[in-house]
Amino acid sequence: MLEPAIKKGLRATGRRMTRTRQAVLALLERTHQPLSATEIFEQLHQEKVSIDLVTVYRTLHVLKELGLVVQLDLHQEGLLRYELKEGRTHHHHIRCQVCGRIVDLLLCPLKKVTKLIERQTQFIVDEHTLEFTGLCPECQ
Amino acid sequence: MLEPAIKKGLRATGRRMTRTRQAVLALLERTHQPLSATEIFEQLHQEKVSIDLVTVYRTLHVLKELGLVVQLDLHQEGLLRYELKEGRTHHHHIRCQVCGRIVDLLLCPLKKVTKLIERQTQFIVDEHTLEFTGLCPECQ
DNA sequence: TTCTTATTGCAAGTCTATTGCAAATAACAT
DNA sequence: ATGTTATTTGCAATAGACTTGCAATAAGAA
Ligand SMILES: [Mn+2]
Ligand SMILES: [Mn+2]
Ligand SMILES: [Zn+2]
Ligand SMILES: [Zn+2]
Repeated sequence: MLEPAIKKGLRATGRRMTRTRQAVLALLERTHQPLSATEIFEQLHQEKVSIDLVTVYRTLHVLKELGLVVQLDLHQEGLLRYELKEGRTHHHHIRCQVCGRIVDLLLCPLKKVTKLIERQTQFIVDEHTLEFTGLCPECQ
Repeated sequence: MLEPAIKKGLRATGRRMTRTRQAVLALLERTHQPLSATEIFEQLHQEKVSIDLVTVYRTLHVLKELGLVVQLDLHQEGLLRYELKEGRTHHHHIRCQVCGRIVDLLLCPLKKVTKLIERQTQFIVDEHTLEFTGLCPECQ
């Protein structure tokens, strides 16, 4: 239950905890896959929660601003996914090309590479994205 | 001038070398940045080359099928970019958040990591994407 | 030049995501 | 409780990347 902490974050920025925001958060909390706006919309609908797709988008936008979710832009999907930060640290993902399952990779091998790139390019590196696609054990 | 080789590839699949395909290829050849369909369309228009945006999309699709271009799906851009394979080997990119400049990173640090992931997840890894964003020397 | 077939341009459509605005509702003061 | 105000919501419209259907055009072979 991370609701109290979130409520605080909302209030601190003049925002309100609403039933729709609660519904989105609760779904993200109980789902162990990064979800897209459409998936959230459809899942909540199945659960008879009345919410508009636009509201899902706006809720995710707010949660991102508050730093409560991470936005994932997985390779070649053409949509954005979101997962709760809650507990998890920076990590990356692998997605099955057949069934679409997304699995956390609990590693980031890019610390040293980032330093190297900064030296070589003179860029100041801010973010990176790293994702893998392939075949999951069941789809091989 | 890679035109002869490309013409061969086109012919081998029952396709034709047309003035629009030549124009797109020539632009990709002389531009040292990955280009989006819209950018190609606008640049060619400025050069008084008559071409429809749809044709640009279709041309890029063909070039990708023939393995002549790489399609890049850079983080948070919401569009696809293309660069000629010609000469270049597998590599990654860094993009400046301010001016949008994209620079080649002539490295790929992921061979060992891929093996590790395959062992840990039981996936068969097929592809990966890796990109960096930051501030280029001029925009710092 | 003629013929066949791939290619093109135009219009329309798809899909994800965003924006304007009036109605609904949460938070707060009375 | 009741009213006041500001935020949030739903609906409709819109934006932007990309795709598809189809008739007109043009490439390449004969
Ligand atoms: Mn994750
Ligand atoms: Mn490149
Ligand atoms: Zn990382
Ligand atoms: Zn690589």
